[in-house]
Amino acid sequence: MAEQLWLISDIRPQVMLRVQRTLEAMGLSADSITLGVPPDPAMGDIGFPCFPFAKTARKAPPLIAQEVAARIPADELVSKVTSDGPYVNIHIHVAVRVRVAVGQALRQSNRFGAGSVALRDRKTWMVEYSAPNTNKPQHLGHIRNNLLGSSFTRLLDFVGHKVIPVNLINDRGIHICKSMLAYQRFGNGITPQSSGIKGDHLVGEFYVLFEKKFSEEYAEWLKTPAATAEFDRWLTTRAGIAAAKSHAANPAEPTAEQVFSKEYKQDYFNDYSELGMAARDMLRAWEAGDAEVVALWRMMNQWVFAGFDATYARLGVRFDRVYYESDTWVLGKKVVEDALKEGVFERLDDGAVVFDLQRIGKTGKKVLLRRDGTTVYMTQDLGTFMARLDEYGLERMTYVVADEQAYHFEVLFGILGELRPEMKGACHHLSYGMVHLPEGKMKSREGTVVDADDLMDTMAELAREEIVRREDESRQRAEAHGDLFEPLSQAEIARRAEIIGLAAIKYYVLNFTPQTTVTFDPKRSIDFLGQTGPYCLYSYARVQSLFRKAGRTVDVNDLDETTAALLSSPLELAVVRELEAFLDAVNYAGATADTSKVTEQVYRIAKTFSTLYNDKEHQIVGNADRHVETARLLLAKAVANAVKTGLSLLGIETLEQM
RNA sequence: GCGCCCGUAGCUCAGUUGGAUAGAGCGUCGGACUUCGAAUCCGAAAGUCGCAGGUUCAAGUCCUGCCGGGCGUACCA
Repeated sequence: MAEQLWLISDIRPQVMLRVQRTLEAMGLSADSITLGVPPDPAMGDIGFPCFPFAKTARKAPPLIAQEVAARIPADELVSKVTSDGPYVNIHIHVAVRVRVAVGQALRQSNRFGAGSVALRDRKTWMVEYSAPNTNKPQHLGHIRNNLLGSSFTRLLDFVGHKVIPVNLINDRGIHICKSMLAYQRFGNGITPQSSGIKGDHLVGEFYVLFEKKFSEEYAEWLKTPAATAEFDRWLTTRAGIAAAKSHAANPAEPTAEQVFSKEYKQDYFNDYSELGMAARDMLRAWEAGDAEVVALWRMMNQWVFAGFDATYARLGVRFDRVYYESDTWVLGKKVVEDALKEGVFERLDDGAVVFDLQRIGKTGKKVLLRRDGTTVYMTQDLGTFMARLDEYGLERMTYVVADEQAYHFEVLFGILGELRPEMKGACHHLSYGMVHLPEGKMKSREGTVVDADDLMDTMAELAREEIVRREDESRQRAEAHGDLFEPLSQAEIARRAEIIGLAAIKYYVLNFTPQTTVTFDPKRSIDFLGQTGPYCLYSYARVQSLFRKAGRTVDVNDLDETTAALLSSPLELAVVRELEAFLDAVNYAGATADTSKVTEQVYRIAKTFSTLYNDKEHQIVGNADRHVETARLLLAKAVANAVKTGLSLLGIETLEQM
């Protein structure tokens, strides 16, 4: 029996089989139980409570537990079964667990736990993420999106799906025209080459500049009689009355003037602003294909794309296909026309085409074609989805987008379900919380952002300083001992610093549950100590140094019965237990897109092994008993494989030395 | 107003779908380096799980109502 057990995932079903057999013999149904893990390893490896049987058996749960425990026989897998109050606890033969878990980790190496999804359940699965605007460089919020999207992609691929990661770049619209206009007026022909500024940052500067000029213009306008007239009219509206009342009741509330100046800004942009009008003119010219505007757009876009490519490459993010809204924005029209004929959509008297949200249990109507015939974001998403469906034969589609757009996707998926009933439930919004600063939301227009490139620079620099500091220490130690000291090359220092700095960022970001709204405090920054990416890297590197020290490697062929039996101390078995748990963590993460399950389990494996490593009773290299050394090296290798596998799912590279 | 998400240790966060004694990191306090790498390890203090009801043998977890915070509620994206 034990010979046939090869995978960690076989153990639980095997135990369940035995439990079922016994319960059925007692006239009890196993449906109502789920196997869990006892709080203390000494209690057993797998357990379940007997409360649900109390009614049918008409006995107290502890009595039932006793009886069940007594009737499950020991065999090649189960060493003994005990009861602890109302719980039945099953103990698995230690040698079996060691050989299965360590054996699997050694055999599967850096793919430890891969391919868990059954062949028939594997899907063609598209994941859209990143979706940046071309008017500004990326910030920490985009980093979260990019890391979440790419890690989810890796997880899906790892468990067995066919994954197609795609990007959809928002390269058209009024916001793009703002930076173009600012460049046209104030740019003096500056380029990334002439200025040495990364393209996306350069364009972002003009976006901010536009906002600055516009705010100045608006401030001037607010002093004019026209503004006063608008303000007086606004005061008679519901919003105006409410604002006045609110300030009168509580002077700490903003004055009516302040509320007005904030709320009217967009209207001013549309109705009065010279800059606003120029930006809109530019958008119209772009849509009409005006050669000069299109040329400017092309040039600035190329700057931004080059910048994005650099950021993506550094983050380790990639896409199989990049879509551009300038191409896809027209895609929805045909879909709308067809659906109109089928009666899914309706045309209003003024010409607008809408979808009645009552069809999906919501109120109101969603416009899909404006009365002037132009499309909205929703139309484009519909069209793009249909095109993808035809081209790739998608079975699943995931959109990685911040939770502020949850409603949009509820409606989108509702409409898709009406258009393609067979695709109901196939689409999924991987919604995640925004990244805030202690002062609140990050705003590119106001310059209150943690820039992605800056953050990576900062973390790599901190890592570099740490490496140099350690270099000094080990040099001094070597000199004191009269040993030879070989300094690291600058290139090697830079390489390690980059990997460590990025590991810190990635681990930090992916360690949050997606739904959590993250408050990032730049002053406290991202740590290298404790539960962090660098800790996991350190743990991995230290295992590698064990093999260098031992002057040999081990592999799964060394894991014979007698060697496995040498791994039997509580600390060793604790490590084995964490290796077992790695599979559940990865599968759960793949199924729920919760990367924090992976960060957590990688840490637990590294941490548990570190405890063993630091324990004087667990000398590994140079142990008096060579068989013990072999056994522990096997365990260390299994740990390294698990850590490397887990980190790779997070997009984190490992280092052999750090 | 309505909808979605969130209130867990001083701080930042976990808590696998209702199960055994609510966990981790940081911070605080106290220990461990004449090299298997101290970016480490060991130990301690620290929680009325926002509040109040309810369902259940069993609730941080499910239901209801409050309080407090975030985000939505466009012919924007």
